[in-house]
Amino acid sequence: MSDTSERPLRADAARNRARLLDVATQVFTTRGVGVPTEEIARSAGVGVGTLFRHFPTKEALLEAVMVRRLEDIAARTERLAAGSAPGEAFAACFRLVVEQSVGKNEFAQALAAAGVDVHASLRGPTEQIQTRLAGLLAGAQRSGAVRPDLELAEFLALLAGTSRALEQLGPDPEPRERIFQVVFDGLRPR
Amino acid sequence: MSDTSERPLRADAARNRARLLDVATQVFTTRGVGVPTEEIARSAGVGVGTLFRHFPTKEALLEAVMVRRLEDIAARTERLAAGSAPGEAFAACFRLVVEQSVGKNEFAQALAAAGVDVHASLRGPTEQIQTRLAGLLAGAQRSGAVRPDLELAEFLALLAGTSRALEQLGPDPEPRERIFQVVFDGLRPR
Amino acid sequence: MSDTSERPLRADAARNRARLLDVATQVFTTRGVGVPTEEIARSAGVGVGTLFRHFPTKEALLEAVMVRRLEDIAARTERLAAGSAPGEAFAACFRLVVEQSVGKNEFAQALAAAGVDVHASLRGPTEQIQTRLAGLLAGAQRSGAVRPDLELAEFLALLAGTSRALEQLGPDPEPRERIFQVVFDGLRPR
Amino acid sequence: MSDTSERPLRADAARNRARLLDVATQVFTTRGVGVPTEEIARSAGVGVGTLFRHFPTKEALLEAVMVRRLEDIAARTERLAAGSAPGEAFAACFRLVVEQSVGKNEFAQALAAAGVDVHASLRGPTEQIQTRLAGLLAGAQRSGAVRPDLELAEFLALLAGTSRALEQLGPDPEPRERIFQVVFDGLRPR
DNA sequence: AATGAATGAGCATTCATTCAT
DNA sequence: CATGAATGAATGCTCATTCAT
Repeated sequence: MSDTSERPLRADAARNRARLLDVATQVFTTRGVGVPTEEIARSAGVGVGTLFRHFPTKEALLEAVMVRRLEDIAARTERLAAGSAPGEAFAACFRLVVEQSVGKNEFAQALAAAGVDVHASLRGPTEQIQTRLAGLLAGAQRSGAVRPDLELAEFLALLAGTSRALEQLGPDPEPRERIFQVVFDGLRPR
Repeated sequence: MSDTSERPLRADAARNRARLLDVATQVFTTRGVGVPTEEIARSAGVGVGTLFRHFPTKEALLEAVMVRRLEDIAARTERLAAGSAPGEAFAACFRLVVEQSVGKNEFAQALAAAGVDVHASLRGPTEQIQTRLAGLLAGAQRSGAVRPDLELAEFLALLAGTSRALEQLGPDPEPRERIFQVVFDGLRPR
Repeated sequence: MSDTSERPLRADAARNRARLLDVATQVFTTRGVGVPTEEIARSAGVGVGTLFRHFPTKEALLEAVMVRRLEDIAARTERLAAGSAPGEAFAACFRLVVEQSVGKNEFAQALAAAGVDVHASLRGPTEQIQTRLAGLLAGAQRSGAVRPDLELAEFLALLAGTSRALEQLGPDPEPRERIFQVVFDGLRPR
Repeated sequence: MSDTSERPLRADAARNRARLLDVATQVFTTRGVGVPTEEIARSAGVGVGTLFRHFPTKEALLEAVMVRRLEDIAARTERLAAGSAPGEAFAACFRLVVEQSVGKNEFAQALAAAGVDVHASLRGPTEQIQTRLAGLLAGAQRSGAVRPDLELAEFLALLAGTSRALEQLGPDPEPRERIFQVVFDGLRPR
């Protein structure tokens, strides 16, 4: 679903591309988008030239990282949304998106700063996810699990905010869980 | 460690410093911390040399912007905390901190990325604010306005998260208000 | 006449700018436009940053070199054209332009390759020279010194061609002179 | 040292080599020698590897293009020189060489810039042509069609210069013809 | 003190050439 | 033999910081 109709890519080339994406994801997430391309290439065990062959621009690499992430989230939410009661599906997807979104904000900013309709390639997966989330929200509201006055935009803002809150907390699960408690309690109809 | 004993600063120097801080705050908040120092200086109507006389490092400028913001928040929360019932004071300060924190996250990251004990000069105001917030939280919990199991760290994370959520929303007050509703509802004891 | 209404430029800055132009002229003419900016800067005794402060682009440096050359030619042809009989003025300017044009062709190509209306800043001096040359040609034709059927464009092409011919010859004056003889003889009315 | 004893080259290999030469000639002539090898290979419908198998260096490709051109000119001048009066043969070859030399100058420069005895493989055809041209010149001078004081080097320079002049003119034949008129008139004995 | 010119390490990107498939 | 992925030195340009004016 990622490469739209391009020749299959040789085995080693595909491996390099994947390694670059992995390394870039890791590095960008933990150390920010300012990390030099050269270092990413070296960490992936390839030369800069290889990086730029696969991703003609640093921005393109950023985009690819984001796309992969979004596609992953889309696929997972689909699975989650399938077999559960509306309220539980809603909660499960909320958790999933929040956990997967950590560190994602800076990417978006960097991409947006780069210029025009940066979302060109992101629009697809983004809309897919938003559509699914809209469905989940509506279902949860119909079933009485979530306050009916909440709009989609607010729901998305809460996802981003919750993700941000968790970013600040350490890995200790108890405080993280309490954040979820607060948000979920607040989402219930009064 | 930086500003302990300094002579009063000539009138125009003080004016320049203030203008630089104003411009930097504005520019960093709206366009990110990547804006060149030269441009900030020009926007403030001074040469780069002057900027670097006042702030020996770009990082120092960032820090100063943060400090001023934090001190402002500290002063305002003090006023707010003074004459209100615990629950209301808590809510008012929550709103205040959240609104004032918009755009602040990127600063913190940039500072943290710069290296070691970045918080050197930030520690003071930060602790002051945290102390006050800790007091507000305890008061609100004692008065039964806020769930008693919430720790300070979680409270602070919620502040950051709520701020992030608002950043994503436009200036329209209604959605923003709904975010506050959700969070405040979630904060109430069950 | 070169810098349209910019502040006077500090003494040392002006010196650096001049040195950069001198070095660039020399280097581009003798070794081609492919010479790295870094080397030009070093040869001029400044850092790259300084080069790029004065000329925001390598292309801009090329342009500036060309402009200076053209302005020089324009000024000299003006002087030459002033006090001579039409035929002699024509010949003198022909020689001047040809001698000064050596190595200029590659510049023009490089500039043209860089994109759109590269001649932006070159148009002025170029037109000035062409106007003067047009006047000289017309005068020489009226006075019977030059065949009347020659168009301006052909005259200019002959200038370029003669320059190219001389480029190929060594510094020995006799062969160079013979080229001029051939061209001047060919220019006479039959 | 490069092309002395080689086996006949398989049919498709020969075809590839020819296509590469054709494409390179076209591309270098119209867009300059800066065009990437990869693009030339792609335009010829082969991979870069194939290009470098046939021409171990970009410079070698340039050289081969030049050689083919020179050999072509040599063959044609031979035919022209065969059956004509000295004066006409001279003029015909002059025109031929000039027309075929358009765009060739940049090649020569690029090759010269590359370093040492660049002419290694060019020397053969070049000398062949020069010998023929020397013969033509001498014949034309003996027959009284061309001024007797013109040296071979000057003649060659005039060829290059005339070519350059035509390069600057458009495809319109009338101005081009006038350039030839001027040069031919200038070449006549006074 | 203020100014802005100078500095140069650092970065994204290109491209001739090599080599595994 | 052909292919095109990989390589990495080289290049144009930026920007925080210093220092002469």
